[in-house]
Amino acid sequence: MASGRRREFDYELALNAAMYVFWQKGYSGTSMSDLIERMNINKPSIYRAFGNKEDLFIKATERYLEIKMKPHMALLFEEGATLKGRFKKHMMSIVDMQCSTPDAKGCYLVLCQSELISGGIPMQAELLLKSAEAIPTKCYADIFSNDPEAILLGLSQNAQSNSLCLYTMLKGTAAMARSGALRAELEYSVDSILAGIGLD
Amino acid sequence: MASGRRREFDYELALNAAMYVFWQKGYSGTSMSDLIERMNINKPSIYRAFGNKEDLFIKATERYLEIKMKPHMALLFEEGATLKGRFKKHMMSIVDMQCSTPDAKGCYLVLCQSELISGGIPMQAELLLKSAEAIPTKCYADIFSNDPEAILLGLSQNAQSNSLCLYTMLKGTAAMARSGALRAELEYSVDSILAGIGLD
DNA sequence: GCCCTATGTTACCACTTGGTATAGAAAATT
DNA sequence: AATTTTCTATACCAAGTGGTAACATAGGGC
Repeated sequence: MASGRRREFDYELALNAAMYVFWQKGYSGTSMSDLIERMNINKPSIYRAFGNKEDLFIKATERYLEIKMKPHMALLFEEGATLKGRFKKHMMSIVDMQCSTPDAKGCYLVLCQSELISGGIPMQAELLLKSAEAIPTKCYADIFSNDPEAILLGLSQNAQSNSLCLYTMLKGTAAMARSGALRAELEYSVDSILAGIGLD
Repeated sequence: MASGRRREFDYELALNAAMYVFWQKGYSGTSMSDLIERMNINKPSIYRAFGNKEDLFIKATERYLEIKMKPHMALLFEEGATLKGRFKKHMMSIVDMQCSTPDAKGCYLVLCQSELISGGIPMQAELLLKSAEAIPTKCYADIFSNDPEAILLGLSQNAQSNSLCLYTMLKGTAAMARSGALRAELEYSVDSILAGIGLD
Protein backbone atom coordinates (compact mmCIF):
# COMPACT_ATOMS: atom_id res chain seq x y z
CA MET A 1 0.00 0.00 0.00
CA ALA A 2 1.46 3.31 -1.14
CA SER A 3 1.43 5.89 1.66
CA GLY A 4 2.01 9.06 -0.33
CA ARG A 5 3.91 12.26 0.21
CA ARG A 6 4.44 13.35 3.80
CA ARG A 7 3.16 16.72 5.00
CA GLU A 8 5.78 19.38 5.39
CA PHE A 9 4.28 21.16 8.39
CA ASP A 10 3.99 19.96 11.98
CA TYR A 11 0.38 19.07 12.73
CA GLU A 12 0.65 19.68 16.46
CA LEU A 13 2.45 23.00 16.07
CA ALA A 14 -0.09 24.17 13.51
CA LEU A 15 -2.99 23.23 15.78
CA ASN A 16 -1.37 25.12 18.65
CA ALA A 17 -1.05 28.17 16.43
CA ALA A 18 -4.73 27.92 15.51
CA MET A 19 -5.61 27.65 19.20
CA TYR A 20 -3.83 30.91 19.96
CA VAL A 21 -5.56 32.69 17.10
CA PHE A 22 -9.01 31.61 18.31
CA TRP A 23 -7.94 32.52 21.84
CA GLN A 24 -7.13 36.03 20.67
CA LYS A 25 -9.97 36.64 18.24
CA GLY A 26 -12.76 34.21 19.03
CA TYR A 27 -14.50 32.04 16.46
CA SER A 28 -16.28 34.62 14.32
CA GLY A 29 -13.49 37.14 14.69
CA THR A 30 -10.96 34.72 13.25
CA SER A 31 -10.73 34.56 9.46
CA MET A 32 -9.13 31.88 7.38
CA SER A 33 -6.56 34.49 6.37
CA ASP A 34 -5.64 34.91 10.04
CA LEU A 35 -5.21 31.17 10.37
CA ILE A 36 -3.20 30.84 7.17
CA GLU A 37 -0.84 33.55 8.36
CA ARG A 38 -0.34 32.28 11.91
CA MET A 39 -0.32 28.56 11.11
CA ASN A 40 1.98 29.25 8.17
CA ILE A 41 0.23 26.78 5.91
CA ASN A 42 -1.74 27.55 2.79
CA LYS A 43 -5.47 27.16 2.74
CA PRO A 44 -6.07 23.81 1.02
CA SER A 45 -3.55 22.17 3.34
CA ILE A 46 -5.49 23.42 6.34
CA TYR A 47 -8.75 22.10 4.96
CA ARG A 48 -7.20 18.73 4.14
CA ALA A 49 -5.57 18.29 7.54
CA PHE A 50 -8.18 19.81 9.85
CA GLY A 51 -11.45 20.03 7.91
CA ASN A 52 -13.39 23.28 7.69
CA LYS A 53 -13.27 26.22 10.08
CA GLU A 54 -15.68 24.63 12.54
CA ASP A 55 -13.76 21.35 12.63
CA LEU A 56 -10.53 23.22 13.22
CA PHE A 57 -12.13 25.28 15.96
CA ILE A 58 -13.39 22.15 17.71
CA LYS A 59 -9.95 20.56 17.56
CA ALA A 60 -8.36 23.77 18.85
CA THR A 61 -10.89 24.00 21.67
CA GLU A 62 -10.33 20.39 22.69
CA ARG A 63 -6.61 21.09 22.69
CA TYR A 64 -7.12 24.12 24.93
CA LEU A 65 -9.14 22.02 27.36
CA GLU A 66 -6.48 19.36 27.37
CA ILE A 67 -3.25 21.32 27.65
CA LYS A 68 -4.45 24.55 29.25
CA MET A 69 -7.38 23.76 31.53
CA LYS A 70 -6.66 20.23 32.69
CA PRO A 71 -3.37 21.04 34.47
CA HIS A 72 -5.13 23.59 36.67
CA MET A 73 -7.72 21.05 37.76
CA ALA A 74 -5.08 18.67 39.08
CA LEU A 75 -4.00 21.30 41.61
CA LEU A 76 -7.35 20.87 43.37
CA PHE A 77 -6.45 17.33 44.36
CA GLU A 78 -2.87 17.68 45.55
CA GLU A 79 -2.10 15.75 48.69
CA GLY A 80 -0.95 17.43 51.90
CA ALA A 81 -2.40 20.84 51.28
CA THR A 82 -5.30 22.55 52.98
CA LEU A 83 -8.56 23.08 51.10
CA LYS A 84 -7.91 26.79 50.94
CA GLY A 85 -4.36 26.24 49.81
CA ARG A 86 -5.49 24.00 46.98
CA PHE A 87 -8.14 26.42 45.77
CA LYS A 88 -5.74 29.34 46.03
CA LYS A 89 -3.13 27.52 44.00
CA HIS A 90 -5.72 26.41 41.46
CA MET A 91 -7.18 29.85 40.98
CA MET A 92 -3.87 31.69 40.87
CA SER A 93 -2.57 29.17 38.37
CA ILE A 94 -5.49 30.12 36.14
CA VAL A 95 -5.01 33.83 36.74
CA ASP A 96 -1.35 33.42 35.88
CA MET A 97 -2.25 31.94 32.54
CA GLN A 98 -4.90 34.58 31.87
CA CYS A 99 -2.36 37.34 32.39
CA SER A 100 0.74 35.89 30.85
CA THR A 101 -0.18 34.65 27.38
CA PRO A 102 0.77 37.50 25.04
CA ASP A 103 -1.84 38.56 22.49
CA ALA A 104 -4.20 35.93 23.88
CA LYS A 105 -5.02 37.32 27.29
CA GLY A 106 -7.98 36.13 29.32
CA CYS A 107 -9.70 32.80 28.82
CA TYR A 108 -10.33 31.09 25.49
CA LEU A 109 -13.59 29.67 26.76
CA VAL A 110 -14.94 32.89 28.27
CA LEU A 111 -14.27 34.70 25.01
CA CYS A 112 -15.90 32.10 22.80
CA GLN A 113 -18.80 31.41 25.14
CA SER A 114 -19.61 35.10 24.95
CA GLU A 115 -20.00 34.65 21.20
CA LEU A 116 -22.74 32.06 21.58
CA ILE A 117 -25.49 34.60 22.16
CA SER A 118 -24.17 36.67 19.27
CA GLY A 119 -25.04 33.89 16.86
CA GLY A 120 -22.86 32.54 14.09
CA ILE A 121 -21.33 29.69 16.11
CA PRO A 122 -22.03 26.29 14.50
CA MET A 123 -24.02 23.72 16.44
CA GLN A 124 -21.29 21.24 17.36
CA ALA A 125 -18.93 23.98 18.50
CA GLU A 126 -21.73 25.43 20.61
CA LEU A 127 -22.34 22.11 22.32
CA LEU A 128 -18.64 21.71 23.09
CA LEU A 129 -18.37 25.21 24.55
CA LYS A 130 -21.43 24.65 26.71
CA SER A 131 -20.24 21.29 27.97
CA ALA A 132 -16.84 22.76 28.81
CA GLU A 133 -18.50 25.26 31.10
CA ALA A 134 -19.99 22.51 33.22
CA ILE A 135 -16.64 20.86 34.05
CA PRO A 136 -15.16 23.24 36.66
CA THR A 137 -18.46 24.12 38.34
CA LYS A 138 -19.26 20.45 38.75
CA CYS A 139 -15.77 19.81 40.08
CA TYR A 140 -15.89 22.64 42.62
CA ALA A 141 -19.36 21.60 43.79
CA ASP A 142 -18.24 18.01 44.30
CA ILE A 143 -15.33 19.13 46.42
CA PHE A 144 -17.46 21.47 48.52
CA SER A 145 -19.98 18.66 49.02
CA ASN A 146 -17.61 15.85 49.90
CA ASP A 147 -14.29 17.15 51.16
CA PRO A 148 -14.09 16.64 54.94
CA GLU A 149 -12.54 20.05 55.48
CA ALA A 150 -15.28 21.68 53.42
CA ILE A 151 -17.96 19.93 55.43
CA LEU A 152 -16.28 21.02 58.66
CA LEU A 153 -16.27 24.64 57.48
CA GLY A 154 -19.94 24.41 56.54
CA LEU A 155 -19.18 24.94 52.85
CA SER A 156 -21.16 21.85 51.90
CA GLN A 157 -24.35 23.66 52.85
CA ASN A 158 -24.03 25.93 49.83
CA ALA A 159 -21.83 23.76 47.66
CA GLN A 160 -23.52 24.80 44.43
CA SER A 161 -23.50 28.52 45.23
CA ASN A 162 -19.93 28.50 46.48
CA SER A 163 -18.87 26.72 43.31
CA LEU A 164 -20.64 29.24 41.07
CA CYS A 165 -19.15 32.04 43.10
CA LEU A 166 -15.54 31.01 42.51
CA TYR A 167 -16.26 30.33 38.86
CA THR A 168 -17.82 33.77 38.48
CA MET A 169 -14.75 35.40 39.97
CA LEU A 170 -12.50 33.51 37.56
CA LYS A 171 -14.57 34.77 34.65
CA GLY A 172 -14.08 38.24 36.09
CA THR A 173 -10.32 37.87 36.31
CA ALA A 174 -10.36 36.59 32.72
CA ALA A 175 -12.11 39.74 31.55
CA MET A 176 -9.78 41.91 33.61
CA ALA A 177 -6.71 40.11 32.30
CA ARG A 178 -7.93 40.62 28.76
CA SER A 179 -8.03 44.35 29.45
CA GLY A 180 -4.47 44.27 30.70
CA ALA A 181 -4.80 43.74 34.47
CA LEU A 182 -1.77 42.27 36.20
CA ARG A 183 -1.47 39.07 38.16
CA ALA A 184 -0.61 40.95 41.33
CA GLU A 185 -3.73 43.10 41.08
CA LEU A 186 -5.98 40.09 40.64
CA GLU A 187 -4.52 38.06 43.49
CA TYR A 188 -6.30 40.32 45.96
CA SER A 189 -9.61 39.47 44.29
CA VAL A 190 -8.93 35.76 44.56
CA ASP A 191 -8.05 36.09 48.23
CA SER A 192 -11.16 38.15 48.85
CA ILE A 193 -13.59 35.72 47.25
CA LEU A 194 -12.05 32.78 49.09
CA ALA A 195 -12.47 34.68 52.36
CA GLY A 196 -15.93 35.76 51.27
CA ILE A 197 -17.30 32.23 51.05
CA GLY A 198 -15.73 31.39 54.39
CA LEU A 199 -12.70 29.45 53.19
CA ASP A 200 -10.11 30.43 55.79
CA MET B 1 -33.84 78.94 4.04
CA ALA B 2 -35.51 75.73 2.91
CA SER B 3 -35.12 72.93 5.46
CA GLY B 4 -36.04 69.98 3.29
CA ARG B 5 -37.85 66.72 3.76
CA ARG B 6 -38.08 65.41 7.32
CA ARG B 7 -36.70 61.98 8.21
CA GLU B 8 -39.31 59.28 8.51
CA PHE B 9 -37.66 57.29 11.27
CA ASP B 10 -37.17 58.19 14.95
CA TYR B 11 -33.50 59.02 15.53
CA GLU B 12 -33.53 58.08 19.22
CA LEU B 13 -35.36 54.81 18.64
CA ALA B 14 -32.99 53.88 15.85
CA LEU B 15 -29.94 54.62 17.99
CA ASN B 16 -31.37 52.51 20.79
CA ALA B 17 -31.83 49.66 18.36
CA ALA B 18 -28.22 50.00 17.22
CA MET B 19 -27.10 49.96 20.85
CA TYR B 20 -28.83 46.64 21.45
CA VAL B 21 -27.29 45.12 18.32
CA PHE B 22 -23.77 46.10 19.41
CA TRP B 23 -24.62 44.89 22.92
CA GLN B 24 -25.50 41.49 21.50
CA LYS B 25 -22.81 41.10 18.85
CA GLY B 26 -19.98 43.48 19.68
CA TYR B 27 -18.40 45.86 17.19
CA SER B 28 -16.75 43.48 14.72
CA GLY B 29 -19.53 40.92 15.05
CA THR B 30 -22.14 43.44 13.98
CA SER B 31 -22.61 43.91 10.25
CA MET B 32 -24.34 46.78 8.52
CA SER B 33 -26.98 44.24 7.45
CA ASP B 34 -27.67 43.51 11.12
CA LEU B 35 -28.07 47.20 11.80
CA ILE B 36 -30.29 47.79 8.77
CA GLU B 37 -32.57 44.98 9.86
CA ARG B 38 -32.84 45.93 13.53
CA MET B 39 -32.92 49.71 13.06
CA ASN B 40 -35.41 49.25 10.25
CA ILE B 41 -33.79 51.92 8.08
CA ASN B 42 -32.03 51.45 4.77
CA LYS B 43 -28.33 51.85 4.50
CA PRO B 44 -27.88 55.34 3.02
CA SER B 45 -30.20 56.76 5.68
CA ILE B 46 -28.05 55.27 8.42
CA TYR B 47 -24.89 56.73 6.92
CA ARG B 48 -26.52 60.14 6.50
CA ALA B 49 -27.89 60.27 10.04
CA PHE B 50 -25.13 58.56 12.02
CA GLY B 51 -22.00 58.55 9.88
CA ASN B 52 -20.07 55.33 9.27
CA LYS B 53 -20.02 52.19 11.41
CA GLU B 54 -17.46 53.59 13.84
CA ASP B 55 -19.39 56.85 14.32
CA LEU B 56 -22.58 54.92 14.96
CA PHE B 57 -20.79 52.64 17.42
CA ILE B 58 -19.43 55.60 19.35
CA LYS B 59 -22.89 57.18 19.55
CA ALA B 60 -24.39 53.87 20.66
CA THR B 61 -21.67 53.41 23.28
CA GLU B 62 -22.19 56.92 24.65
CA ARG B 63 -25.88 56.21 24.83
CA TYR B 64 -25.22 53.00 26.76
CA LEU B 65 -23.05 54.88 29.24
CA GLU B 66 -25.70 57.54 29.64
CA ILE B 67 -28.92 55.52 29.95
CA LYS B 68 -27.60 52.17 31.17
CA MET B 69 -24.52 52.78 33.33
CA LYS B 70 -25.16 56.20 34.85
CA PRO B 71 -28.34 55.21 36.76
CA HIS B 72 -26.45 52.48 38.61
CA MET B 73 -23.79 54.93 39.77
CA ALA B 74 -26.35 57.17 41.46
CA LEU B 75 -27.27 54.32 43.80
CA LEU B 76 -23.81 54.59 45.39
CA PHE B 77 -24.65 58.04 46.74
CA GLU B 78 -28.15 57.55 48.14
CA GLU B 79 -28.70 59.23 51.49
CA GLY B 80 -29.64 57.28 54.59
CA ALA B 81 -28.25 53.92 53.56
CA THR B 82 -25.26 52.05 54.91
CA LEU B 83 -22.13 51.71 52.79
CA LYS B 84 -22.79 48.02 52.37
CA GLY B 85 -26.43 48.69 51.51
CA ARG B 86 -25.46 51.15 48.81
CA PHE B 87 -22.89 48.84 47.24
CA LYS B 88 -25.27 45.89 47.40
CA LYS B 89 -28.00 47.89 45.69
CA HIS B 90 -25.58 49.23 43.10
CA MET B 91 -24.15 45.86 42.22
CA MET B 92 -27.46 44.03 42.16
CA SER B 93 -28.90 46.75 39.98
CA ILE B 94 -26.15 46.02 37.49
CA VAL B 95 -26.58 42.27 37.80
CA ASP B 96 -30.31 42.74 37.21
CA MET B 97 -29.60 44.52 33.97
CA GLN B 98 -27.00 41.95 32.92
CA CYS B 99 -29.52 39.15 33.34
CA SER B 100 -32.72 40.72 32.13
CA THR B 101 -32.02 42.27 28.72
CA PRO B 102 -33.12 39.63 26.20
CA ASP B 103 -30.65 38.81 23.41
CA ALA B 104 -28.20 41.33 24.89
CA LYS B 105 -27.18 39.62 28.10
CA GLY B 106 -24.11 40.65 30.02
CA CYS B 107 -22.41 44.01 29.72
CA TYR B 108 -21.99 46.00 26.52
CA LEU B 109 -18.64 47.32 27.69
CA VAL B 110 -17.21 43.99 28.83
CA LEU B 111 -18.10 42.48 25.47
CA CYS B 112 -16.60 45.26 23.40
CA GLN B 113 -13.56 45.75 25.60
CA SER B 114 -12.75 42.08 25.03
CA GLU B 115 -12.62 42.88 21.31
CA LEU B 116 -9.85 45.42 21.75
CA ILE B 117 -7.07 42.85 21.93
CA SER B 118 -8.57 41.04 18.94
CA GLY B 119 -7.86 44.04 16.76
CA GLY B 120 -10.21 45.61 14.25
CA ILE B 121 -11.60 48.26 16.60
CA PRO B 122 -11.02 51.80 15.26
CA MET B 123 -8.92 54.21 17.28
CA GLN B 124 -11.58 56.60 18.58
CA ALA B 125 -13.85 53.75 19.63
CA GLU B 126 -10.92 52.13 21.42
CA LEU B 127 -10.21 55.29 23.37
CA LEU B 128 -13.85 55.61 24.40
CA LEU B 129 -14.01 52.00 25.56
CA LYS B 130 -10.82 52.37 27.57
CA SER B 131 -11.93 55.60 29.20
CA ALA B 132 -15.28 54.04 30.14
CA GLU B 133 -13.47 51.37 32.09
CA ALA B 134 -11.85 53.93 34.35
CA ILE B 135 -15.13 55.47 35.54
CA PRO B 136 -16.44 52.86 38.00
CA THR B 137 -13.07 51.84 39.39
CA LYS B 138 -12.20 55.47 40.09
CA CYS B 139 -15.59 55.99 41.69
CA TYR B 140 -15.32 52.93 43.95
CA ALA B 141 -11.80 53.87 44.99
CA ASP B 142 -12.87 57.41 45.89
CA ILE B 143 -15.66 56.08 48.08
CA PHE B 144 -13.39 53.58 49.82
CA SER B 145 -10.85 56.33 50.41
CA ASN B 146 -13.15 59.05 51.68
CA ASP B 147 -16.40 57.63 53.04
CA PRO B 148 -16.34 57.81 56.86
CA GLU B 149 -17.86 54.37 57.20
CA ALA B 150 -15.27 52.92 54.81
CA ILE B 151 -12.46 54.51 56.83
CA LEU B 152 -13.94 53.11 60.04
CA LEU B 153 -14.03 49.62 58.54
CA GLY B 154 -10.44 49.95 57.38
CA LEU B 155 -11.42 49.73 53.72
CA SER B 156 -9.50 52.89 52.93
CA GLN B 157 -6.24 51.01 53.51
CA ASN B 158 -6.78 49.02 50.32
CA ALA B 159 -9.09 51.36 48.49
CA GLN B 160 -7.61 50.61 45.09
CA SER B 161 -7.59 46.84 45.56
CA ASN B 162 -11.08 46.75 47.01
CA SER B 163 -12.32 48.79 44.10
CA LEU B 164 -10.72 46.51 41.54
CA CYS B 165 -12.07 43.52 43.40
CA LEU B 166 -15.71 44.58 43.13
CA TYR B 167 -15.22 45.59 39.52
CA THR B 168 -13.70 42.21 38.73
CA MET B 169 -16.68 40.43 40.26
CA LEU B 170 -19.07 42.53 38.18
CA LYS B 171 -17.20 41.54 35.04
CA GLY B 172 -17.60 37.96 36.19
CA THR B 173 -21.34 38.30 36.67
CA ALA B 174 -21.52 39.90 33.23
CA ALA B 175 -19.85 36.87 31.68
CA MET B 176 -22.06 34.52 33.68
CA ALA B 177 -25.20 36.41 32.73
CA ARG B 178 -24.20 36.22 29.09
CA SER B 179 -24.07 32.45 29.43
CA GLY B 180 -27.55 32.39 30.91
CA ALA B 181 -26.97 32.59 34.68
CA LEU B 182 -29.89 33.90 36.71
CA ARG B 183 -30.04 36.92 38.97
CA ALA B 184 -30.74 34.76 42.00
CA GLU B 185 -27.64 32.64 41.38
CA LEU B 186 -25.40 35.68 41.06
CA GLU B 187 -26.67 37.45 44.17
CA TYR B 188 -24.74 34.98 46.29
CA SER B 189 -21.54 35.99 44.50
CA VAL B 190 -22.21 39.66 45.14
CA ASP B 191 -22.86 39.00 48.83
CA SER B 192 -19.72 36.89 49.07
CA ILE B 193 -17.38 39.46 47.55
CA LEU B 194 -18.80 42.23 49.74
CA ALA B 195 -18.18 40.05 52.77
CA GLY B 196 -14.78 39.08 51.39
CA ILE B 197 -13.43 42.60 51.39
CA GLY B 198 -14.80 43.14 54.88
CA LEU B 199 -17.86 45.18 54.06
CA ASP B 200 -20.31 43.99 56.72
C1' DG C 1 12.17 1.58 -12.73
C1' DC C 2 6.79 2.39 -12.17
C1' DC C 3 2.37 3.41 -9.88
C1' DC C 4 -0.38 5.17 -6.27
C1' DT C 5 -1.38 8.15 -2.76
C1' DA C 6 -1.08 12.34 -0.41
C1' DT C 7 0.94 16.88 -0.44
C1' DG C 8 1.70 22.05 -1.70
C1' DT C 9 0.39 25.78 -4.95
C1' DT C 10 -2.26 28.60 -7.89
C1' DA C 11 -6.33 30.07 -9.28
C1' DC C 12 -10.92 30.45 -8.80
C1' DC C 13 -16.00 30.36 -6.89
C1' DA C 14 -20.35 32.53 -4.85
C1' DC C 15 -21.37 35.39 -1.13
C1' DT C 16 -20.95 39.05 2.30
C1' DT C 17 -18.47 43.03 3.99
C1' DG C 18 -18.39 48.39 4.65
C1' DG C 19 -19.40 52.23 1.89
C1' DT C 20 -21.42 55.28 -2.12
C1' DA C 21 -23.35 57.28 -6.58
C1' DT C 22 -27.50 58.24 -8.51
C1' DA C 23 -32.12 59.02 -9.07
C1' DG C 24 -36.77 59.80 -7.38
C1' DA C 25 -39.96 61.45 -3.48
C1' DA C 26 -41.51 64.60 0.12
C1' DA C 27 -41.62 68.73 2.83
C1' DA C 28 -40.53 73.73 4.02
C1' DT C 29 -39.45 78.44 2.19
C1' DT C 30 -40.13 81.69 -1.29
C1' DA D 1 -47.01 76.95 -7.53
C1' DA D 2 -41.92 76.92 -8.01
C1' DT D 3 -37.75 76.06 -5.93
C1' DT D 4 -34.65 74.27 -2.80
C1' DT D 5 -33.19 71.06 0.39
C1' DT D 6 -33.15 66.87 2.55
C1' DC D 7 -34.86 62.52 2.63
C1' DT D 8 -35.50 57.32 0.85
C1' DA D 9 -34.47 53.62 -2.46
C1' DT D 10 -32.21 50.91 -5.97
C1' DA D 11 -28.19 49.74 -7.64
C1' DC D 12 -23.55 49.42 -7.52
C1' DC D 13 -18.40 49.14 -5.99
C1' DA D 14 -13.85 47.03 -4.40
C1' DA D 15 -12.26 44.07 -0.98
C1' DG D 16 -12.66 40.19 2.00
C1' DT D 17 -15.31 35.86 3.50
C1' DG D 18 -15.35 30.51 3.71
C1' DG D 19 -14.48 26.92 0.63
C1' DT D 20 -12.69 24.09 -3.84
C1' DA D 21 -11.08 22.46 -8.44
C1' DA D 22 -7.05 21.59 -10.92
C1' DC D 23 -2.44 20.53 -11.39
C1' DA D 24 2.28 19.94 -10.49
C1' DT D 25 5.19 17.57 -6.92
C1' DA D 26 7.08 14.35 -3.62
C1' DG D 27 7.61 10.02 -1.33
C1' DG D 28 6.71 4.80 -0.22
C1' DG D 29 5.56 -0.05 -1.94
C1' DC D 30 5.91 -3.15 -5.79
